[in-house]
Amino acid sequence: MPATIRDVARESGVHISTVSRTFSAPHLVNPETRSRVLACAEHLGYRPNRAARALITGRTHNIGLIVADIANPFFPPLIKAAESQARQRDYHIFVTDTNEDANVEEGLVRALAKQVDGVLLCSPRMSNSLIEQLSREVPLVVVNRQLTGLPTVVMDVAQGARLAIEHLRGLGHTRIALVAGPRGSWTSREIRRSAMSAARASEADLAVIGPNQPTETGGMAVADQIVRSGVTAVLAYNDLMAIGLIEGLHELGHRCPQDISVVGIDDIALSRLTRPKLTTVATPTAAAGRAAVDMLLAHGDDRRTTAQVTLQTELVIRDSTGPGPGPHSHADPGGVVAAALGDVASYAKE
Amino acid sequence: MPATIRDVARESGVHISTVSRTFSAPHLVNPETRSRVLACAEHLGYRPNRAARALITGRTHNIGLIVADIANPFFPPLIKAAESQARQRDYHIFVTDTNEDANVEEGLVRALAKQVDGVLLCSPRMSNSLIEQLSREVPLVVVNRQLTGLPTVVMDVAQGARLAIEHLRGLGHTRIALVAGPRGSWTSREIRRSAMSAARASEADLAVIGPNQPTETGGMAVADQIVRSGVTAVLAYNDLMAIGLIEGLHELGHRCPQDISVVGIDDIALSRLTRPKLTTVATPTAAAGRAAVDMLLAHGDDRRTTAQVTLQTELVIRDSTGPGPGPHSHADPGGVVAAALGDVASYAKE
DNA sequence: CCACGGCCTGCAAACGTTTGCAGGAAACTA
DNA sequence: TAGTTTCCTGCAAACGTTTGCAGGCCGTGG
Repeated sequence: MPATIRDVARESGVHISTVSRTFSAPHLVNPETRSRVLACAEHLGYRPNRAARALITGRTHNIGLIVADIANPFFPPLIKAAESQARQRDYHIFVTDTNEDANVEEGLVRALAKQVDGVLLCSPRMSNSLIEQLSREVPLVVVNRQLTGLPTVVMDVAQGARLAIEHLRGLGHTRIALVAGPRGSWTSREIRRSAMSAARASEADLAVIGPNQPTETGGMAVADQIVRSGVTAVLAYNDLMAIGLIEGLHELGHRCPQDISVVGIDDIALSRLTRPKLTTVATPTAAAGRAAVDMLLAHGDDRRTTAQVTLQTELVIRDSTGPGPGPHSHADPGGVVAAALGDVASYAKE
Repeated sequence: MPATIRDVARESGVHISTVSRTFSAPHLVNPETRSRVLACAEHLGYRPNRAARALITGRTHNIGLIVADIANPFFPPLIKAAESQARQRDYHIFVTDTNEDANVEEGLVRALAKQVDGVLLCSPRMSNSLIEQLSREVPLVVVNRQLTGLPTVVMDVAQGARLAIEHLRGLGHTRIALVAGPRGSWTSREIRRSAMSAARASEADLAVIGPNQPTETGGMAVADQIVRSGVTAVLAYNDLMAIGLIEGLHELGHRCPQDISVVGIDDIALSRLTRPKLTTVATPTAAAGRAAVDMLLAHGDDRRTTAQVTLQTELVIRDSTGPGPGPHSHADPGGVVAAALGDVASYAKE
């Protein structure tokens, strides 16, 4: 029913190969012929059949985009940016969601592999070795994980975490908790590493709690651990957890920032609209989406291009952080903190 | 490089057509042969080339899903449900985003038309006639708009709005505002129609404000209009706007629900986590996503199937609504309300 | 006037499947 | 045993493009 290249050829009195070239290699055809062909094509409503084209060229002009959880507001800006970048280059994007599950992730990459020209793997939860193995089946660009031998784009969360800790330390907080993210998250490990070294450098105690689900509920769920640990400030894996945590603390009768300071990471749109407005580490998610598409499309067919992009982050100070306790307000026992720190060990063993 | 049907045929000593049938019509091949073929296929890592299959069958096994704004938390549950439903039937989904722009929407449908088997159009902003025209180019299922002659799935927001108004009226509110959604939204019109008739029936005043952007910012932006209008309760087009509005009211010194009650629509995850927890009309978004996929896939090739599905909604009462003013607290002038009501007229003309 | 390029166009072979048709073997019916 | 059905498999023609190759035409230089 839809017009084919043959219809256009017949109508414009040329061979199909000329019609083909009019679209895929315009400089090879006489301008006069070309415009005639274009007119006929327009008139017949002809659009090249992508399946046929894919069959012979081997390129589908589709890109897979796999995210951990499309409902996490961190991702939509990244997705939108990737989509528009791809569309400009006449590519389309398949977005899919793994429900934070490493197994689902693997299955999706495999399923997508044969019908896309490459996959953008965002915030993967699977192991490095599995990622490397999959990268031999389909071109991969990894976002939010550093990985040698593969093209990656990461946010400099280490710097962000350091700035956050220093900010809290500067406000007088010496007992700080880090609410970790999900198991398998490179970003979470990176934040932990950097926050711990920053805490050590500035002589603050850092209790790590986790791993946790990176959602509001996950943040809410650790509220009582936070309270029991006796910390006066918290750095959360992401804004969603920070918001959930503030909510949970509120229900336990602890106010933010008066009783406890909270810093998030990501700077999602919502963080400007909560009460209190969230102090957070802004990550350039849209830029990451664009960069990932560019990198995937850049190395045409020559694999083995392995650029590594790191995007800067920035501390945005709003209302969820305030001054720490006075010098003589010794809150509570090291015992509980030690218990909380026990979680660090169990986390390190993951 | 990747294994083709021919490699499998050679390795298993049968003709390619037998291999083909092993996958696309298993009942036509001897179980013994079949298992041998499957073993070879597995061994070679063979996966049918979808482009080649699409070329001959005319079906891509892809579905387009167009939403107004992927960053609106209303959509992710719908998207997830649609994706998993589609995946079960060996279909994949292209998700795209129109930025609430009717023109972008049209372009996307056209671009998608040739490379998917059908399009799910969620919360369209374009005109009915344009939708009908596009439905002749590609099978369409419309979500969140009633439209005769096309398969549609809608939520019964009319009932939801009525319940919300009655709830507010039951709490003693007589001056109520409706914060409308974006121009072109069927849902918004439906809510307005139903809310107005419910208000009339229960002898309450209803001021309609809008159209507005359906985001937190959009809700925040109408806070001062709400205050000036002197209403004591508000029904918002969606939860996002309700949350933004509560925030905006708070900044103006009006507390919810003590000074003003607010009801949202959608019951997004976030509405359980704000302060106060949001009273809202729950819409079955996941069910809508599943239903839409089913309807698209149901009418195999016979167009002209035009089932219309309506899903029930439900009022969820939480903490953002409270008792209205006492009988002798006559707040303010009808003049301002009239001004606000003036907006109704301008909106009706849209 | 001939030889030689440079443009442009046509020809035909791919690409990896699906599927109607036909044929052969085995299993059933009469 | 012959005829008929059932089950399975092979054959080959599509599907709508792209692209290397070859040839025709025209203009230029010798």
